[in-house]
Amino acid sequence: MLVEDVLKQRRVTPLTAHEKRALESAIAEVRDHGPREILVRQGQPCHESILLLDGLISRHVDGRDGSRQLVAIQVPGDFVDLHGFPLKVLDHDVGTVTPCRIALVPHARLDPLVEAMPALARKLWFLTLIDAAIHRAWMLRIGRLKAIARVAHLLCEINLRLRVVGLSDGRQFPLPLTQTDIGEICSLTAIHVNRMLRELRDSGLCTFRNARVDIHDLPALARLGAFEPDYLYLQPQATAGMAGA
Amino acid sequence: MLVEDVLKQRRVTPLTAHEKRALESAIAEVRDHGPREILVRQGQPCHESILLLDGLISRHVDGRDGSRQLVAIQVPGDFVDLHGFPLKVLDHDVGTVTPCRIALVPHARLDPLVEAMPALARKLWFLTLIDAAIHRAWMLRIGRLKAIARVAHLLCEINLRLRVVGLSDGRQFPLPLTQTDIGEICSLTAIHVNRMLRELRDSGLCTFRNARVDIHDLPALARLGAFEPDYLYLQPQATAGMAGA
DNA sequence: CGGATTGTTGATAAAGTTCAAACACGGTGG
DNA sequence: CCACCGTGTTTGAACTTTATCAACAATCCG
Repeated sequence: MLVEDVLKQRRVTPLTAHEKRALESAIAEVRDHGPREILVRQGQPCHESILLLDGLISRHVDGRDGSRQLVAIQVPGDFVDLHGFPLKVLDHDVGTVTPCRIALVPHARLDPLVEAMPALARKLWFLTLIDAAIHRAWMLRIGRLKAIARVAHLLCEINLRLRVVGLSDGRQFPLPLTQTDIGEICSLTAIHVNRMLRELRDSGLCTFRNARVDIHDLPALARLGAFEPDYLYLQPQATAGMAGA
Repeated sequence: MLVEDVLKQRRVTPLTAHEKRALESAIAEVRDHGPREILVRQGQPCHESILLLDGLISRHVDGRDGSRQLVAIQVPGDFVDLHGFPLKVLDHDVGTVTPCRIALVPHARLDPLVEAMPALARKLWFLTLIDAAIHRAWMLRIGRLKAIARVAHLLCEINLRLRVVGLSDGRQFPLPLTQTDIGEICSLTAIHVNRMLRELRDSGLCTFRNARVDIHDLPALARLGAFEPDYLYLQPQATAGMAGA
């Protein structure tokens, strides 16, 4: 089932079978895309939202000087630009990082659903607010953490988010990002990211190589990254052993 | 009317008279608070949301090392923690900066409203997403701008947000923040903020003194801060002359 | 008036950036 | 098959920006 992972293990009443069917029936198309394709452009009217089934998608803003800041990274199960449903226009670009499989949900099909099913509407609203909570955590990461801690924090977050949808075993997972990507997330140069990754490796906390992450000491990594997963609004059992406190 | 400023001049159908009455009737209490009081604490269940009528409110996270990052600053007319309605628990603290007058809206009174009035629900959803859009702009500010540009960007944002609710004339406005506050927003030390403010003053762009901002050259300030107000989702006429492009 | 908070300035230090250059690796075409 | 190319990674060195430390001035509040 395509919407199986939506809201999975979050601190909210899960989608009912009926709601899942309704959402699924709102999907107009399932499509595949190559890597580094732009799916939604900043400032363009948007009439459909993307459910990510496979691959990685980034949401980012490009500066005119060539700099880029990622404002979100989406993993399978994420309703990538659901915020475009009420907003109608996005303030950033959406693009694939890796080859992706996506499901398209036209807003015209979502309208009657949220009108008729207030409980579903409430859950979708909740979903978009988790996104905002992650934004806040990213502000903390960029604003308050040192370079090494930023990278550690990011790896902890992705590890946990992937684990929820079964793509990490809690210690190892594929992560097809370049060091430049990580820099654009953490607001660091690729060169400095490289040094931080080496430092993580040398100190035995975690290895990132060949697009794979292998966390050797999760508690230490979480501590270094000051990682407090509350902001993901996961059920308590999903975050067991993940916090850095 | 207490909810007069909610959604004012945003790119969305304005609240109908009926919706305004409904929202207003959901207000349980109007209260005054002193400066630097905590209103909602991170991790505590929250059963009501705050509509800010007068004063400044900050949303922030404190690190255990005494560092603090503001994740939002709220001005009159803002529905400060409406996201607490679906989320039920916040991932950050909410506190007054200045003395404030606030209206309290119990979630129990909001429930029947959003159930019965899907159009209102949609507008409230929209409102929480503007908040998220502002988060993204703050990530850009912290992540991609130099210190001087961060301060310029912040002043442009607050100028515009205050102008929408009639508290700035577009060039001058009261801003009762300390330099430490600005530092906690922009992720700079108070000392560095002081130097940046001096630089803005010396270069004739803008003066911040005695809790007042006086912008002498708005286009130049917006350019310096790379300020692009799209993320506020204001109606076109509200942003005329404000962009830095 | 006196104490506390806020603002200002200078000197020094640390973190991260920038520039430059080499290296690894997978594909592609001769 | 190998040379070549592009992308991504790695390393070193010089340089910038911002933080940190220390001291003092100004302002606000009771």
